[in-house]
Amino acid sequence: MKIISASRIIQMVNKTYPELAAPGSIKARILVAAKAEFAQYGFEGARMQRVADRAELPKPNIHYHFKSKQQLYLAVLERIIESWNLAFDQVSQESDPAEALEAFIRQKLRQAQQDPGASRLFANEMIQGAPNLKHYLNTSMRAWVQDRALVIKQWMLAGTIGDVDPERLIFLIWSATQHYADFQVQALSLLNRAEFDDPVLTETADFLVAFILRGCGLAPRDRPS
Amino acid sequence: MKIISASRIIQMVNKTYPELAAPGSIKARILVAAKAEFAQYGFEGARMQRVADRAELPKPNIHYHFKSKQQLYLAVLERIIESWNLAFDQVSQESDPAEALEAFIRQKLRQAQQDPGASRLFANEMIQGAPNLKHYLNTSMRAWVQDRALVIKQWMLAGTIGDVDPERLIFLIWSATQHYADFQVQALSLLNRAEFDDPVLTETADFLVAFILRGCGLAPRDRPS
DNA sequence: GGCATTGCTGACCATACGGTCAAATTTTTT
DNA sequence: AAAAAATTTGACCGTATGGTCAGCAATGCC
Repeated sequence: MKIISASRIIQMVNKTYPELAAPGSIKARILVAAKAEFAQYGFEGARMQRVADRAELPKPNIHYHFKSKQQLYLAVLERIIESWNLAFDQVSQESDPAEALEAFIRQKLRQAQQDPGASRLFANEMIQGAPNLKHYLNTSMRAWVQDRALVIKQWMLAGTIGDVDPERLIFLIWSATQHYADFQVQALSLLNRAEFDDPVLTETADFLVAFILRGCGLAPRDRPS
Repeated sequence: MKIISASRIIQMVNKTYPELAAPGSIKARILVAAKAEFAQYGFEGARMQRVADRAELPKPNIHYHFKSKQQLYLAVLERIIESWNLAFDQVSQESDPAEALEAFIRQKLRQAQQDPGASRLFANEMIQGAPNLKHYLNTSMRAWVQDRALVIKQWMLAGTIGDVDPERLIFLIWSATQHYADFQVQALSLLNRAEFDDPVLTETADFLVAFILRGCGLAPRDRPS
């Protein structure tokens, strides 16, 4: 039986599925560092040298894996978009509205807690006028929103949810949850909390779920202890 | 009777009340240009040359009125903070909750429409971790929030409003309204609208007012036509 | 008018920026 | 083990950046 080293396997996998790049790999380290840098400073404010410092690598090493600042930015952005609205993807007419909305809200809020950088980077891109995502907004994202909006309209017709503008409901859930990533310093300071830990997450999620379901004309469900 | 030229009067006023700087004055033009630039690119991404271009002035002229990028940024930030939460300032225990919340929501949304740059600049500052507003967050802004939260709690005790976390309600109103400034491209694209005009404003405000009042356990009021 | 103060600007400076490259090193393949 | 390929990096390049300054122009004041 042929013996294959672990590093060899990793390399084969990375070559076949470059997007899976192992967490410890140089490329993955660069992407993590770049996400943090772009999230904090935006594209123009980000410095390649700081990306290198964050990744603890010499600067030319970054340029070996990503040929320009722009390409590095796009690589980071792409990965964020992929994991954006996962929990609301499989919702259909048959889903229970309260359950589906609650799952969506809690997932978005958990994302805000676990990867605030992703949300902040996306916010920066939107604030700038979405120079790199205009096409995405007008195609796949619009289609996604229209699909979900249609489901919500069907719920409304079936009477399982109150009368609300579906698109604006989605916007409200996005903004109310992403707020805890983008404006984390503000929220923590004003709530007099030191960090966005699980208790804060739970209290916030419970509030948002109850508030938004009520806003949709849905009685809050009994929650299993 | 002594004749005084208009420019002389303007100058006298500007000298006595520099903070009023007439809209046409150089200083005011710089501040408008800087707000747009900082709003779009953040502090680090902003370029003094682009501020100068936006203001249609030579770059050293900017440095004559504001000695550094940092000081220009702080001047812009200061003016934004002052006009931030005006419509919710005079709310008291005696105010009608529905009326007060509605006025607050509509005012924040109108601000988002008329001066999206202010909201975007503030968002950038928060995303960066509020390096220039940490103290403000921990003092006057916290006091402001606690005051309003107290009023909301009194409403709850009086039974004129449902049971909601007051601080998080304020956050939700902030995020839901500012979303239409910060994420304007996204919202317009997904709503298939060309610009954030008055119809969009009204539809959005009506949605938000109805939704949030319902979330607070308040029946929507009859609206005068 | 005449002098002083304020406002403005072209030319310039030191530094930091994104990006390159040749040489060195490590890893893979034969 | 040797050749080939991929990866890493110190030194460097042209340009753009925030900021300065000497001199000029406009205005204020007597």
